[in-house]
Amino acid sequence: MSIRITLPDGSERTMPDGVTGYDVAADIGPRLAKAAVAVTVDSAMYDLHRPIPHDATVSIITDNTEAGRHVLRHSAAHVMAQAVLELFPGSTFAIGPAIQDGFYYDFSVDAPFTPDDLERIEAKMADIVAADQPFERDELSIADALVQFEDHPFKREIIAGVDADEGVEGDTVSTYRNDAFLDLCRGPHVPSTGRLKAFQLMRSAGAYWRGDETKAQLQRIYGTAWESRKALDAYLVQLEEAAKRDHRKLGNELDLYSFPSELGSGLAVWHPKGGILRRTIEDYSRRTHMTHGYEYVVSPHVAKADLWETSGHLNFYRDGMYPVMELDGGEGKPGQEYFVKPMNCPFHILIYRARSRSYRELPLRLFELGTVYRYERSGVLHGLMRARGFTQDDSHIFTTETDLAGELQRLLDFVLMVLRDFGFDEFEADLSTRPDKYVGNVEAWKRAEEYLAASLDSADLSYQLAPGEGAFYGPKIDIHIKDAIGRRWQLSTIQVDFAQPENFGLEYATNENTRERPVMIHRALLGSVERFVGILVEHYAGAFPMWLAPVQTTVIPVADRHAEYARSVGDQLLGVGIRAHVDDADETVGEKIRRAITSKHPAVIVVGDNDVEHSTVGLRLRGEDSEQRGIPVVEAVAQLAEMARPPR
RNA sequence: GCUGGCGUAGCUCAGUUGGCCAGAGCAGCCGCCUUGUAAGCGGCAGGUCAUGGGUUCGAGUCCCAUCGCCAGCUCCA
Repeated sequence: MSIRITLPDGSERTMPDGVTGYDVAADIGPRLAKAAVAVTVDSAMYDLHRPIPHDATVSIITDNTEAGRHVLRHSAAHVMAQAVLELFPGSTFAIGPAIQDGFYYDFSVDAPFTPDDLERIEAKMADIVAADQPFERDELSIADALVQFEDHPFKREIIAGVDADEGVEGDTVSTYRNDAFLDLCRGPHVPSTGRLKAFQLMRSAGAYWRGDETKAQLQRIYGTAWESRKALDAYLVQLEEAAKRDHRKLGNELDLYSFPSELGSGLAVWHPKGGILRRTIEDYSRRTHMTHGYEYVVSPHVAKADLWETSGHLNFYRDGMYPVMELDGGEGKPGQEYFVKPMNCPFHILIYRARSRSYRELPLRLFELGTVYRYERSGVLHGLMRARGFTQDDSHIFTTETDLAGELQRLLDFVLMVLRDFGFDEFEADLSTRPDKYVGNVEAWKRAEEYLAASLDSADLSYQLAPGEGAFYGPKIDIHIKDAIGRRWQLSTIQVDFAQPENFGLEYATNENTRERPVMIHRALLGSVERFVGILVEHYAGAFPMWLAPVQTTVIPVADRHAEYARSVGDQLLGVGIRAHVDDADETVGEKIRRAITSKHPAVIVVGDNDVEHSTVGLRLRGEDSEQRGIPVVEAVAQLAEMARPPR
């Protein structure tokens, strides 16, 4: 008997019965066989040494692909669990998958792991890898499996919860054994532990069983594993690179902002250089909104409880709000309750409702740089990226339902234009649809979802559907960008809202003088100005494009006698709107240049005797190895002014 | 909020098992030098060791609480 193997390139081979993925790989070539870690048989993943049961399309998974690393990492997770169970008698284990760049395993142990424990575990893992223990697959009935794992309640819960995603096929489950260690697992795994060439444990942290904070708290250990020491080292270097870009670190080094603990967590103050950066972004935002059909409005930071009652925030969002302030109360008299705003929408709605509205005014686009405060749980705070006080480039668009599709279209074009202006050009979107708990009618939801999808299609933006992830009041689009080192950040959000116009009884007069209810769109493009600055800092590693750079040009006199000329050059730069700084400190030229470069200033001008004599400057631009000398001042000023011009 | 880790001059860090251990570099200030493209030289000043309690003859070091930071979990109308 023989079976027919089809390879990904379409070629076919006839192989003897009982052939394995490894045999196929070896038949193709020894190098492939060496790099192979698993195989796909039709759509299923198989271990390398598991016989292929029937004619199939087979492709070899090698260790230097994402799928291959996934297998390596999953196997590494097993080895880690094996080490932990050996080192910590009485401990038990829960779930241990491969994840992006690594793996983790959750354990229930007497005491949380210490850094020393991680070292011991890593050493034990190295022993297991050195022993090159084969992974052996087996299938058990559910009843047998429950007995096998009788000491491991989490595993029993998984088995009892029979789920095809967790190693369960019909009424049997698969297990993998290496040496004395047995784990419930769908596989596949590498043939033996010796294949794990490069791994490292990263950290431990608490995690809840099944991700549910009401359930048992487990101890999770994160690790990473790669196909080679070289690949692991490259990954560790990349982590260091990301750490160097950390906006909290750079914000401090570049003197942009700080988080004084006296303020309380999640609250920042902006230093002059950060202030001008922010200001530049905000000016850009206001300017582009004004030229794209928006009207600028302003609203206060607090409002009476009634407003938040009507908007539904007190019902749905109270936990995210700063607690109530009671004013004018006392002596038995109840006071007036106020809340700090967590969102701007109710204010914009009141502006809409300040007088009767006609269809002729719609779409009405109200825009505000609105500062909101949210009582984020302390554990989620993260520099500017997740703060308790932040400013949204927020707008609420009131439109007829007829115009909704066109408005969404126009909006998406606007979003992409803005993000491109800041130097982002890779986008991904999520389309979140109706959740179980929702307001409004299903038909309207459906239409809104279709309009959102259509706008994404026509903007040629690829998107992922997130079923049921919409807000209770309407579906939404979230737009993510990829930064310079490939990380994905969610920035813009566009949300359709059927609920608030209802809550506030909004209306407009139609051309037949009947009353209709407008639809609202909530949208923020940069999201929060704070977070956006954080993302820009990390994207550019602090070396901002010239139009955003807090200091755009540093002017350095060679000696004291050139200071006056340097100041006149500086004044000419200031005169054309360039943020120039004359560094006439009592230091050597080399030192002052170094200072300007490490502060990431885009341009450095040095002036000495020759320049004073000929009205020229020496110009060094960021990113260029050497300077140009003897440039006429007027030329340099014109060139820098051009470079510093905002995108629009 | 939960679990773990952490908190020593503006910044980056040293400070053995509690006992002449409160230190260094950079930044700052004051001098000298007058500089042509990534760190000139010398000096000075700067910390209630996050805060508040406690243990001890003695606490930066041990314990407790609070505040803040980090990682992860959870959350992210």
